[in-house]
Parts: sequence; C-alpha cells; structure tokens
Amino acid sequence: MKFRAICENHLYSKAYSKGKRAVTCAIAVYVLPDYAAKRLAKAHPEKRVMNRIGLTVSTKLGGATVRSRVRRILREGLRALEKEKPLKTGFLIVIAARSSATKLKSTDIRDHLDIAFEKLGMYKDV
RNA sequence: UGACCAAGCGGGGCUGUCGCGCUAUAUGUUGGUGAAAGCUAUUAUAGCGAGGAAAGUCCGGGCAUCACAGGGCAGGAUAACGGAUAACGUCCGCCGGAGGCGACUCCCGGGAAAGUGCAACAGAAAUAAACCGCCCGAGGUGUUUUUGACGAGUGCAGAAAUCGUUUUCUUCACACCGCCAGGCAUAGUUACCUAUGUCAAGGUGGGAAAAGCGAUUAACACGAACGAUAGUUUGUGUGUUCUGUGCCGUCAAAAGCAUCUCGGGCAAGGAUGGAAAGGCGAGGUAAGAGCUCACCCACUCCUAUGGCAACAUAGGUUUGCUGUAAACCCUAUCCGAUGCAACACCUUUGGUUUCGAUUUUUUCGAGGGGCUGCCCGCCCCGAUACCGAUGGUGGCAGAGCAUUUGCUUGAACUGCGGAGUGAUUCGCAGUGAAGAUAGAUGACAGCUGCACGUAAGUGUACAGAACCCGGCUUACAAGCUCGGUCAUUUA
RNA sequence: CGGGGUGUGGCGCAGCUGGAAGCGCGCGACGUUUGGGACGUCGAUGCCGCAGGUUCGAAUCCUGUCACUCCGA
Repeated sequence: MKFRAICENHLYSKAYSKGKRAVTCAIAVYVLPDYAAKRLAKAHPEKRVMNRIGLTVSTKLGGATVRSRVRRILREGLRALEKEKPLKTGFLIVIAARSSATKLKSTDIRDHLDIAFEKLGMYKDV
C-alpha cells in the first residue's frame, strides 16, 4: 500500500486549525476532508480516491536519526492497520509524533492509531 | 608485576515473515493528468541499498557559470628547511626551542637592527633619562685653624698717677651738720606737747707729713636709690695713662670642614618591576664608563668542514641591541568571483532594448548593462539580444564503444611484490551500480555474541547520505592487538 | 548551501580602545509606620558559556568548541 504525501505547508496549517483531532500519549491525529481528492483521483492510473498522509516530527524529539526512526515506525504502523481495517478515503490525515513515541515499537503505534481512528470514525462500514 | 608512551583494530551475528527506494529484464495499458514541457501504472525475477565519523562546515581540490579569465589598489590566507600531493592551513622527514629519568610529547616557529603605538601599579628612571648620588669649577652662609690689625673687653707683671682705708704724729679746734635723734634751760601749757636757745658726745668734710694695705681710672654731665638732704652708693652718657705678655672680642686674608645655589662632567651605586641595556675581575680616571685588557655569554658577518637545505661544529671578526607583530605594520608566497537552490536545456509567461552631434551606413560623446568593494581595461546596446518569473528534465551516480547484458578502462578499495627512513609512489591480480527529491535504505519475532551480575535480569555507544573527493575538528558503549619506555622482583 | 550576531550577579543590560567588573530591578538586614506599601541607610551575590594559547597581565586579543538566535538563496 503506497501513500500519497502532503507537500504543501498550507494544507498542514489548515489541518491543524480546521481538522478533527484525536490525541493519545504517543501521537496526535488531525483529519480534514480533501477537496482536491476527486481531481487527484483522475490522475491516478486506477482512478482510485486516496487519502493524503502527512507525518510531522519536530526537532524537539531528537536528532536526525531519532526522527527518521519515528517516521518509519509511524508509517509501518499505519500500513499494518490499513491492511486489517480499511479507512474511508478522500481525507487529509496529519499524524504528529509526540515525545513518548521515540521509545515505542511499531505494534504499539498501530494500537494508538487504532484508538485514534475509532474516535474519529474513520473506518468504513463493514 | 606495576606505572606509562605510541600506533592501530572494532563499530555484533544468524534465521523467518511483512514492507520501501532505485536499476535491469519480462509482463501490461495506448489510457490518465497537465496550458505545455513532461510525468505516470500491475505483477514477477535478479541485483544493489547508510558511516567512522555520513556530523561540524574549518581548510583544499574537482565540476559549473561569468568580457578573452585581464592589470592595479584594497582585502584575505600562510610563515624555519626539504619533500609528498590534483591541492591544502593537511601529511612525512628534519632543524631550532620547550618539557619529561625515559619511551616520547608540545610549539600561529619570518621581521622588534625600517617606522609608529602600548608597557597599569611600583620605581630615581620604562626606551630615553638625570631625582638622589660621584667628581670638577664659581659664588654665598656657617664653623675650625693659622697669620695680621684693632679694642676706651680682660688676666698677669712693671712704671706713673689717682682714690680709699688703717695706724701714727700732729695740725687748724679749719669748715659744715648737729635736723624730724639726745640732754638741759626758757616761754606758752595743769600735763602731754610746741617754740626758741644752748650743750657736749658725735657725725660729715677738708688740710699737712710718714708708713703700710687695698682699689682703680681720672674727670664731667644727667638720673635713680638710701640718708639726718651734709653726703654716700649706684646707673647712663661723654670721655679716659704707658710698656710687655696671655686670654677674649671684632675685622681682614689664607687654608680646611659642613651646607646651599649655579654651571659642567659621569652613568659605577640607589629597596621597584615581567623587563633597568652584557657578566665578573684587573687596569684606568677628577669621578666614571667595553674606555682598555683577560675570561665567559649573546649576536652580525666571513672562512673551513659536514648536510639538498634549514642548520651544526671550529676559527676569525663586528657589535652589546627591553618586551609586545594572536597591536598597527614590513617582507616573502598564494588567492578572480559565485556555488548543484550553481549551471544547461525545454514549456508557459512578464519586462527592457536610451539620448545627442554628424551625411545614410559609420564615427564621436553622454547614458545604461555585463565580473564581484574601488580604479583601469574589455564586451554589448534593434539581434534566433538581455534580465527575470512558473513548472519540468538533465546536472545525479565514473567514462567510452557496441546494442543486449558484452567489451575496454578511470577514481576508489583489498591482497601480493618493488622503491623510499617516511608521507607517498610504481607494478600485478581481484573487487569495482546507495543514489532519494518532504526525502528509500525499514518493522516485527526468534536464536545467539559481548559486558556486569550467584541468579533473575540489565546494558549494547556516537549517530542518518542530499553534487563528488582529500584533509582537519568534534562525538563515541563494551572490548582487542602490535611495538616501545621506566621502576621493582625472580632466575 | 552560504553568511552574521549573542553568551557577564536571580532577571534585563553596560563594560570588549588589555591593567583586578558595574547599573537598574530583585534579595537580605535595619530605620520609618499601629501594620503593609512607598521612602531612607547598609549589605550580600560573578571560575565574565567551556577548553587551550599569546602576553608580565585576558571579560577584552587568537584558536578550537558548545548552546541560542537572526539573515540570504
């Protein structure tokens, strides 16, 4: 499962200010409907509607090594979760790491994400 | 065995499941998206996929662009010598200096004898003096000695003179006093008392003669004290014998000493300081001084020997110089500027392309632009020109040839061998695709290694490519190795 | 990727042209007040970010380093 990343800074600030929010001790998740989703879906070869994902890890957490490890763990946890329970599509999802995330494993991150998405009601109806 | 010195190694391993990026091949779509350039798919296989520091960005180089890659000033960097290197501020060797018993380590190591600046406090004085000091000369003051003169200062001796006094002899009973002291008498008065007279003792002074003793300048004038206002004593002023000699005083001269002032010489000594202008001894001098000499120290230059050279050693010679250039500065050498967000190309798109003289071209002048701070020089100004903006591709994963996974070859790495003390270099063989663009190189599980701990268990560092290399600097868990030094003990 | 600045009492800042470090606020004590505030007097508090070096002497000069911060592309 590949992710499409959020590149623009204004989308991040929009997600922080207008998006719905769910926070655990390790992470903070912001979700906002993506208005450009349909337009992007056209560009997609299989015409699929995708979620755009943004990961933010600040310099407070540590050096470059620590930050890149946290980013990988977040991505791994998200990937594992997506396999089990598919998410609704057409959203901007920003995941911010907090300081306790540096010591966790990817499985723990998966659990945190599960709680957060459940709060936000992001799961598709089965 | 202990304490050290130096050079290095090292950066855990294996298995399974899931996943990511790139490359190649096969498969597959002929579509989607966008203004365009361009970008973009599913699955499978194979290969590759983070360090010793990838970090800090402190140096150097490659590469790229900028008139032709230029000149000068400014600015910056470096600093013994020789070498290595593409280059360096790096490395190696060596010299000099400093430290260590030693192995060895450390040194931004040119010039202070081109000039300027600075050196607090202390100290006489801070880069050149002269405060004290030493010496010479002149003058003043004080003092001592000697000589001379003067003295109406003074001692002694002598002479003359004078005075006083004593004694004696007298003398004139000479003069005066005889009062406010005494007696008597008279008068007044009761008396005391007053007045007058008188009395002698007495006092004072004087004269003449002799002797002794003593004193001394006479004498005069004025004043003071005492007294019975006769006088005595004394002070002051004027004035005052002689001779000899001593002392004293004054003056003069000379000399010595002390002190002060002025002029000159000197830099030996002076408690300070980080630093005081070679050290020490002798000579020398008015006093002194490398002023001279011997020895020593440092330094300039020359010669000889050794070394490629810095330099070392020996001899001669010159000189005797504060420190600071990580103060300005001087000397030598080097440096054009900007950095892959450079730069090239493509798409879309915006802006600029000047003025005057002359006869059109041309030329000249001004102005503008282009290579940076300034100046010069150069180029362009109606042309597929210049300056931007948007998006994209390349740059970017070594190069070339072929066109199908092939061949040749470079940097780099590994091994072996040669050269060199070494940095390094030469030859041979082998290896010789990380390469993204919000950023891949991972996650989970199991076994195990190492260290600590009886065990359970705990710990397993620093840290993440962003155009590429060479260095430097900084961070770093546990552990390991080669070589060397010193000390102790044993044989 | 490139360039600059700052670090000094508890806090905010001077002093950077070498010669033993100060200001304001704050803190403590005392006075004043019934008490507090204000006011007055007195006092304490610095390895000048760290480590080396130059110098007789370094907060100041040089080198390295750490942290913070700003600017340009």
